[in-house]
Amino acid sequence: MKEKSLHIDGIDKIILKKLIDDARTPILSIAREVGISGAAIHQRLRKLEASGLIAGSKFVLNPKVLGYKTLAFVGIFLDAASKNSAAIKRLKEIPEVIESHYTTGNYAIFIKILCRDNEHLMNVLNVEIQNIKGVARTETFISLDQHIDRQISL
Amino acid sequence: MKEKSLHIDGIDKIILKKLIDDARTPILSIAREVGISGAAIHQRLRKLEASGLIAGSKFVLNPKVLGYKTLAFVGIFLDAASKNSAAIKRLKEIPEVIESHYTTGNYAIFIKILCRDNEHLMNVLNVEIQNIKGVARTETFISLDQHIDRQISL
DNA sequence: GTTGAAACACGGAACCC
DNA sequence: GGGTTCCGTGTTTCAAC
Repeated sequence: MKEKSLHIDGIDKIILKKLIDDARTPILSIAREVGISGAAIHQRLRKLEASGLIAGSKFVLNPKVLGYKTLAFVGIFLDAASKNSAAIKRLKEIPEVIESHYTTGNYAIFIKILCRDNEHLMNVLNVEIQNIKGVARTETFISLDQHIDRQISL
Repeated sequence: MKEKSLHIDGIDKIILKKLIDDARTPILSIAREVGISGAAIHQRLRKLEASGLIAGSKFVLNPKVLGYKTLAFVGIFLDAASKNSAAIKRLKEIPEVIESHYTTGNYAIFIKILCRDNEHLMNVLNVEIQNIKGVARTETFISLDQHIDRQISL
């Protein structure tokens, strides 16, 4: 299969920037801004989707409104690397775990975890995470403040 | 000011789950699924937005299509905590930095960084990050594989 | 790139229970 | 309060040009 070459021009960038900021931005408002028809914007979007660049569109929830105010990163040491896939399977069942990576460096697995408060975090760490077979120990970094949260720049 | 109590019932959950999955899901398709009118869905959405639960909606880009294939976490040690805000200001100017946190634990600042490849990552670390005033040293964890990436569960 | 038409989204008003 | 319908304007989506 031949790959489609992906040429993103200035109009595509404007379209994407608007939609990255707000996925429900009216296509026609973008059309008026760049001076082409709404249908043309739509065709460009379909091309960008077909290229795989647009992975999807999501509503973003504010966890604080639901009482989830503690964000933390946890590095997990495994006592045997072979326990990796079993541990990941268990991590998927813990709803507080919102990211999980297999990483180079000190840790075998590195996760991002969202809890109501420090007590909830402690409970998830001591009861859920530490009891996963193969988990030797963990190191936790609580995010006191997040200053940057963005996507790849165009 | 009295806070609005936030009661999320089953219908709200269905609406949110659909829109978290795809922010451009037609309201009427959700309406048909849950068996109420489109106007009612719309009213519920306005209420959820007013509560602050819905932080926004975003298009999600696939960095790999743009050639960005190396995701890493970097823990930053500062030689004086007072250099914190100046360092963060500089980090915001580095487009490869997509998340930045002020954390408890070993590091002063903890960032997530997205680069084209390992060479690009090395360049950003050695040229951009290490030259920020106050940065003593860094520890890098490259994500070899990401298994979980989701939002808070409802 | 364009137009045009059908389906859909949004917002207000009136109404029911 | 939350739900319904009806309606007008603007938007999305599609095929055809």
